[in-house]
Amino acid sequence: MKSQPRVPPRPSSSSTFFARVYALVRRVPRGRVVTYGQVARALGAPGAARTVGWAMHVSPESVPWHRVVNARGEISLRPTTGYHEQRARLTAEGIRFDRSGKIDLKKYGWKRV
DNA sequence: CGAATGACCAAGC
DNA sequence: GGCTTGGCCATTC
Repeated sequence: MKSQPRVPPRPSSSSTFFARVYALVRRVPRGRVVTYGQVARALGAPGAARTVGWAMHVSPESVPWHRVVNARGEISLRPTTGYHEQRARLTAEGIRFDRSGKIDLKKYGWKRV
């Protein structure tokens, strides 16, 4: 066993920023997506996109984490982490991917943030 | 408190 | 269009 890189942070202890991230992501309607940076800005932290990503990493099941993609409209996850699942969920909601595996944010991006 | 981590972002080549 | 570099921010040990 190798030493664990870092113990995954628990959302329970961080009920400030993470909680807001979850609250916002829960508002994202089905069939729509938002970007990490978009969420960060909506919360008043323009540069906290990475933190939002971390929040998603430990998000509870009640949060539609799959509706959060990167600024390019791509799934930020790696095939080994859950890319597969996210893409499947989004497809199930009617979102289409182009040949490069990108989503048209102009079309599916959630404008209300 | 210093150092490390992460599902990011924008700018350059 | 794809790879590299630097910067940002919140949280954890």
